[in-house]
Amino acid sequence: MPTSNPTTRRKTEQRAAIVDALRKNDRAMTAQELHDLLDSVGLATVYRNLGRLAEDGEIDAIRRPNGETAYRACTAGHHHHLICRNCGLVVELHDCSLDDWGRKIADKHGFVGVEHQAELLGTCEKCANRS
Amino acid sequence: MPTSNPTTRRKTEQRAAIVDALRKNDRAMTAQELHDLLDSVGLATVYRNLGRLAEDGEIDAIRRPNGETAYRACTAGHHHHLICRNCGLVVELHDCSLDDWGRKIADKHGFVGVEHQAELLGTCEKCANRS
DNA sequence: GATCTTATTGATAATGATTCTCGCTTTTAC
DNA sequence: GTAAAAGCGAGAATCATTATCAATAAGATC
Repeated sequence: MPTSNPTTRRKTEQRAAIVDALRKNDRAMTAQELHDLLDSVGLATVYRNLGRLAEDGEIDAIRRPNGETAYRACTAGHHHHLICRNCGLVVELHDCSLDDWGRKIADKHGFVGVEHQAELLGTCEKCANRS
Repeated sequence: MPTSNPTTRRKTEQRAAIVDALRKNDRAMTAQELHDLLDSVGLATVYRNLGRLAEDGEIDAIRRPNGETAYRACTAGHHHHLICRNCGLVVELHDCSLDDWGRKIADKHGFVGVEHQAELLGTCEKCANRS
């Protein structure tokens, strides 16, 4: 029997709690933040589940400039993020016009299998008014 | 606290060696790689100088998916990178048409001071042929 | 429901990249 | 030349993340 089972995934309270916490939030959260919030869930478990959820495409990983990785429960499909650099609010951008740009440039330089990665960083309305 | 340091920058052999090594390379290099290459320069010094050079805009920092930061001596001005995910070759892209896209979206969502960050990741011609 | 297999958990150690510390060495100004 | 301060280097310290491993619990089977 093919032991190469596509890695079965069991349902656990911990993972449910993590996904739930992410769903309730408009911001992206780090493993530490989630662990602080759900102190019944071990830190290693938070990291493990975030990694798997991201791998399964159920959540998105967002790299912050300082190096830490935050995660967010996004809707499916290709999209980019508009992130408030002050409060961390994330807006999903589903109208992506970068594929053309990427493909054209890839062809010009002989690259294949090109994918693009892009993010917009700014200050949201609320934060701009507050200062 | 902001990391900006308006102090004077002195000329040193070590920094010159670092810049020189970067100039001679088409790829982006990590602090470790530079330290291995220039074993007369201490690791901390490599990090210090890379940080400052990037801050001063003399080199570009490129974040790899695995979390490490690589640096490259780029030409001046706003540009993006087309990176070979196999050999690390970097092509500078100076024709950026993303400003419009960013501004439009920022306006729509009430964001101000928006800047974009984008990279193309693919396989270069040489690497594609080799496999 | 009892039992077995094994994914999952969690406390902690380990890792890897980067930054800090601090005494010593150069640059640069005078 | 001299002296103040930027810069250096070796190693300690930090920070986010990953690995270890015994104990636990999910899902299948009887």
